[in-house]
Amino acid sequence: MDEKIEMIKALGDKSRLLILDMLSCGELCACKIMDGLNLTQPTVSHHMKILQQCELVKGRKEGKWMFYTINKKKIDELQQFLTTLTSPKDNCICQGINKDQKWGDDENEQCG
Amino acid sequence: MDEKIEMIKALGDKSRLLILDMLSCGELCACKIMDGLNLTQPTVSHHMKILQQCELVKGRKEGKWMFYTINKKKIDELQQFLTTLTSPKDNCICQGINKDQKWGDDENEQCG
DNA sequence: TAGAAACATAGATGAACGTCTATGTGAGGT
DNA sequence: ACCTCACATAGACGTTCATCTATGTTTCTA
Repeated sequence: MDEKIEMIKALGDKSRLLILDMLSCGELCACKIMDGLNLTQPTVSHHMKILQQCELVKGRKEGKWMFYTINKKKIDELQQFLTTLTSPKDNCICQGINKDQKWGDDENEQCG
Repeated sequence: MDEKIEMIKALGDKSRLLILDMLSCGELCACKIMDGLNLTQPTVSHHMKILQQCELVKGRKEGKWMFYTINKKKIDELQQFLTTLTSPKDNCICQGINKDQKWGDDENEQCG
């Protein structure tokens, strides 16, 4: 789950979302991203590091250039995670909570 | 797009993800969330406000209690957004970039 | 081999964030 | 009417974060 949170946090920034949008049509060089987003080179480098650490983006070095592509597999993994998280399931936290509730035969008022 | 970023940021916190997990099986009262996550009451109130502002969660007041449910529609919207963002499309930023590239007939070296 | 180009790293700075304690608000019960 | 309970709001505090300037590293080329 911590791995997924890292991915979500990486997505929670406008610059990085725009970077993914740029990469959606295919591989791009870091300098193109820099020009396209009007950010300084260290800032782009910083964002690419974050996107690579959570594996949302893969990097490839070619000479003095760095080329980046979206790791679609990780996007799919995140989508699956969100779907599962927000759908009824056996091993979620609320099971323990509902289990401890006393229904009907309790004289004290309760929210549940 | 800013609306989507707000949703993603709301999801980028462990406590709030756990709250969504708790709500995945159905409606819950704020006090149950508090007990389940071992957070103080103001902290839970803070998180629920954030989750409601981006409409990921809907709140319903009943007497002195607040009941919360997941807004599945917004989850689906976010999934759709992520899919579109990371897929090739006509109106993405990279179009402008690729358009300006000079292919082959340029004597200067270039990354593209 | 010296210089330039592309990228990474270090450090600084201001803003945003998660959590807490203290206090306010509104509804129910005695 | 008063008290209690559930929740909201205010303000404080330490941490994390996005961005910048300055500098280091690597690769290509003249």
